[in-house]
Amino acid sequence: MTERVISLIDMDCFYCQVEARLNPSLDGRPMAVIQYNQWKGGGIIAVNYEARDKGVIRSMRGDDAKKHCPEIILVSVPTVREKADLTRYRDAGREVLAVLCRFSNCVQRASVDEAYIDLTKAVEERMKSLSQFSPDKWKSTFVVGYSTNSSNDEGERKNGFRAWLEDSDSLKNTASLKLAVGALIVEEIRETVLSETGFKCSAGIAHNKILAKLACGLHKPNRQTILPLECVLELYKTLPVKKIKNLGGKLGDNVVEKLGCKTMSDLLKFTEKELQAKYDEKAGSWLYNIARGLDNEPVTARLLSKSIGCCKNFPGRAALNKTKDVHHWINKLAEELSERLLEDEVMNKRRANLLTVSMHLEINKKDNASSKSVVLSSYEVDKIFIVAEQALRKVCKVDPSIDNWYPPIKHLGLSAGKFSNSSNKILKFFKLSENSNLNSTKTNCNTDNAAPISENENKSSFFERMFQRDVSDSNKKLNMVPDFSKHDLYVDSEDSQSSMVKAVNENRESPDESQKDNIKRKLFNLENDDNELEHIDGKKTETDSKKYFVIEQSAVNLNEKNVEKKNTLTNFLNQQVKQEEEWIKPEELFPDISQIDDDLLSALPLSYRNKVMKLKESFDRDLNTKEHGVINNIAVSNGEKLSSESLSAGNSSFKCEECGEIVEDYELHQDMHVAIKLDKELNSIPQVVNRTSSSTINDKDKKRKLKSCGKKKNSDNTKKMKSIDMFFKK
DNA sequence: CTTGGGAATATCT
DNA sequence: TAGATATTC
Ligand SMILES: Nc1ccn([C@H]2C[C@H](O)[C@@H](COP(=O)(O)OP(=O)(O)OP(=O)(O)O)O2)c(=O)n1
Ligand SMILES: [Mg+2]
Repeated sequence: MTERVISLIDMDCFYCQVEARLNPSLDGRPMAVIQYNQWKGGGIIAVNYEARDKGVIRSMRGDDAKKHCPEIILVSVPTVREKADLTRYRDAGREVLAVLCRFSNCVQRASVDEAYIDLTKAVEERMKSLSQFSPDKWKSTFVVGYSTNSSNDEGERKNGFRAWLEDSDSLKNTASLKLAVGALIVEEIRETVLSETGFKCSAGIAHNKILAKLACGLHKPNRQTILPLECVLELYKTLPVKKIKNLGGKLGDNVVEKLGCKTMSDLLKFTEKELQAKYDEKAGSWLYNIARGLDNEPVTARLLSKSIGCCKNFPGRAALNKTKDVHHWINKLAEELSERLLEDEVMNKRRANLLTVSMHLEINKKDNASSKSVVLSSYEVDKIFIVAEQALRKVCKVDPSIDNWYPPIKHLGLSAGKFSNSSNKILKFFKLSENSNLNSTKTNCNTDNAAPISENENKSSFFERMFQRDVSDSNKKLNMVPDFSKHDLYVDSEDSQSSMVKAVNENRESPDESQKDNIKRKLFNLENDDNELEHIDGKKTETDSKKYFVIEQSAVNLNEKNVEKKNTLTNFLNQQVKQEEEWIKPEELFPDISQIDDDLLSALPLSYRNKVMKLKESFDRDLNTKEHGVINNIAVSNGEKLSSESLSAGNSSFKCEECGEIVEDYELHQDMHVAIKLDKELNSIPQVVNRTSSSTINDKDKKRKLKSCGKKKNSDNTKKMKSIDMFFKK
């Protein structure tokens, strides 16, 4: 019939696995991941199964974990900008997602380590070719009701599975057979995830999301579980209500206490109307159906998060009560957010338009949560800082002239959301222009990296990872994820934007429409066979070999070329020279030579710019040409390798000479500097400064600018310059 | 609340 | 709709 086949895949003790992959000596030993090890040994956020056996649980302090398990190894989450930084785990999660995408066009990221997959179609396909159902093909599949829950005994598993398969077969239970085929595919998926990422996971296979999620947890770790509809009621007889997703909180408590339901089967005695009367219409119906194993929630194809944010707590005495400290932390959060947003834009071709500042204030000893949203018109740290600070002030109503901040801040958060299609010129460096409209460009799951697992991979930047997929793979993805962008990534007509955001978008798309249109049909493919980028006093000397060409491309067959031409920023700067004849003529690129888009121009290589300039001079105009454009400002210094002693998991880390930050992924970090520069030059919105508020902010603004100047100075002193590529090439 | 932190999603009003 | 609340990982 129309039974879906849904799987939920959940990585086992995920952060622990990520750390163990980084440092294999941790393998097989009791281990937990903590953050902030100063206070009571840090807070545990992930525990591997060896340590779980000893009674260590999440939310324990490191010190307590040692009591349960003296041999436990506590690995710290990296601290960047004085706060925990989860980038490492988000990146690892994306690796997994990229593998999942190969098996279905309907993959929904549910968390950093979980995803739903709708396998209905894949199962139908497989049914056609599958000749025989030999139970041996299912290597790690349990069936609810055919083995003891929460035991991973292999003998039991095997017998149970075979019995169920025979039952289903002889009864011609097509719904169950579909689950069996789904489980076979999931076996393959999990095997692929393991071989390509090194991570183990568990999975649930059922006809809907709630049951798949429930099943997934029944035989962790490293096993998968089928939950056929026929077995639900039996399972529910002993299943505590709160085990069901969404019933783990207050609603679940209420169902238990007010309805007296200890187990899920206790819910069966209520009519739908009774439940609706007790709760609201929606929740009532939901409960009624869930109690019967029914759930219509679709798997929504979405690989990207809808918001990107960071936050930090300031508990107890650490509450921020000095303006200086408040500013310090807004700045740290703004820095992290800016970096992540920039990477997100390059990888995902979207821009966040709304910034939500959240805070918990201590008022009369009580925790008071609130939030304020403002337009996010630039990804620059300073801009984020200013609007965030303003938003915070509106809630706190604190006298700007006083050093003390009141009420004390116990929690600060910055989150960016309301994404829309990026019109960022940065993107023009990475892809053929627009034809890649909503329907084509956005469809690929370009948040993912499908690069094979290898030593190289850990060192490759997101630019590299992003573009390393081969053509066929990418096309497959394009086809497989048809509505990805329209429905889930971008705010279209359907999910209309707030007036606040709309206003800004109108503002954003201002000038040079004619030229933009023109550019849309061109590809800028920068090429350069020279590894040395020399950097003198903020200026660049250009070697002869730096060349550049532009291909004219019809709007139709772009997909393939698009993928082929995509490249890393590094390679972008280091590729082979192309014939100068291939360059697009300046007069073609700038049909109206009197109206040259400076942003675009500054992004072009010097030799090409010179051509344009000559053309323009011939138009007899005195030009105020930019002395050095974006490309020329790209300075790459080699990082200084640090001893990994003091750092978690024994990873190689590097000190960036440009900003002094200690980073794990040096290339990525350098790419970020490049991207920041690109962003600054290409992506700032011409905007009228809000006069009323700018005066009060001015003071801090200056300070902040001074600060970033200091960083720049640092980079100017850099003597040795090397290409990113050279640094890591073996 | 009192040091269970950081992050993301969905729903309600 | 923005802001708060609930839930989850
Ligand atoms: N309160 C929580 C719960 C989880 N996580 C992080 C750490 C986990 O590694 C990851 C995935 O969460 P899971 O609930 O899936 O837990 P694990 O993957 O660690 O273990 P399991 O094997 O039970 O899935 O999310 C977290 O930071 N804080
Ligand atoms: Mg997990």
